[in-house]
Amino acid sequence: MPELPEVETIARGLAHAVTGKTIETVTVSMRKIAVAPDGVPFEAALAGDTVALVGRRGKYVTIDLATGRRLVVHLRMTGRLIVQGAGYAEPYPYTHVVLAFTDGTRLSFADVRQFGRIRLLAAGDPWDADGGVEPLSEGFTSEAFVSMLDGRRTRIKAFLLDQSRIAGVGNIYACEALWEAGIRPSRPAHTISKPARRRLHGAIRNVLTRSIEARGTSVDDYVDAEGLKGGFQNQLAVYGRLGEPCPRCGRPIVRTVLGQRGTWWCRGCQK
DNA sequence: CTGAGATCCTGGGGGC
DNA sequence: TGCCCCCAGGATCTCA
Repeated sequence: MPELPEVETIARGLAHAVTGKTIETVTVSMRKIAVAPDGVPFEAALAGDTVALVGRRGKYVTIDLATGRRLVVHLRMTGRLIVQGAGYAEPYPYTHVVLAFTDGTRLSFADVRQFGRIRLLAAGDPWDADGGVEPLSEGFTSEAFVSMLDGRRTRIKAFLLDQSRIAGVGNIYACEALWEAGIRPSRPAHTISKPARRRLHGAIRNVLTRSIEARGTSVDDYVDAEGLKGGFQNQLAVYGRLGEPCPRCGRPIVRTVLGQRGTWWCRGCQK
């Protein structure tokens, strides 16, 4: 499932591939995937517009257009954004939306499970107003994170997954950061000591940064904008590693369910 | 505030 | 081998 490092990798690839290009035609083969403001026809509205800037906000890819409008893409679990050059004739499997540029480049949104969305927003739409802090931004300081946990009785892993608190952390990196910090995923957030909170803050930033360097984690469906897998799955300590030895203490990794999500962790060194 | 359950989907894994 | 059943999972909403 694409989380911050995967979305960052995709956005960087897209920025390289389509910035400055002009949309010629748009094809939508599954209506619910492409969302536009009431009364705005998605395909016709985009034709003729130009990609000004590609970026990322949380788990969203953002595509700013020259007219001031913006496309925001959420890939959910199995969504993909794939760039194909003018030479490609074959449509990518499970493609639901295609932006065809005037130079022949195509940007396809594909999604087996159809949970992802590509939304067209009017200029100035405050679409991310309730989004949480970017964990790799200057604003996400150790002290800010320490105080975020004050009084929060929710379990720390559920807190990390709350996109309105911290934007971009999903199941993989929540599990990995908690392991790196040595914190049990079910700990109520407010019971975690200040030093442990600081360790967790560092672990979140560390695991996200290392994964971006590896171009993301491909444990299931994730590929980047060129269709290539990432490399961070080879560095995972606990995620998906049921029964394998903990890299730190050797105890077998366990899987429990927390907040209706699979959770991998080590009973030996996560307290 | 907090958590549980339902919803959306389909490939694929488990069980027989 | 083949088939059926059921589950995973991010965001969002409802309900307790």
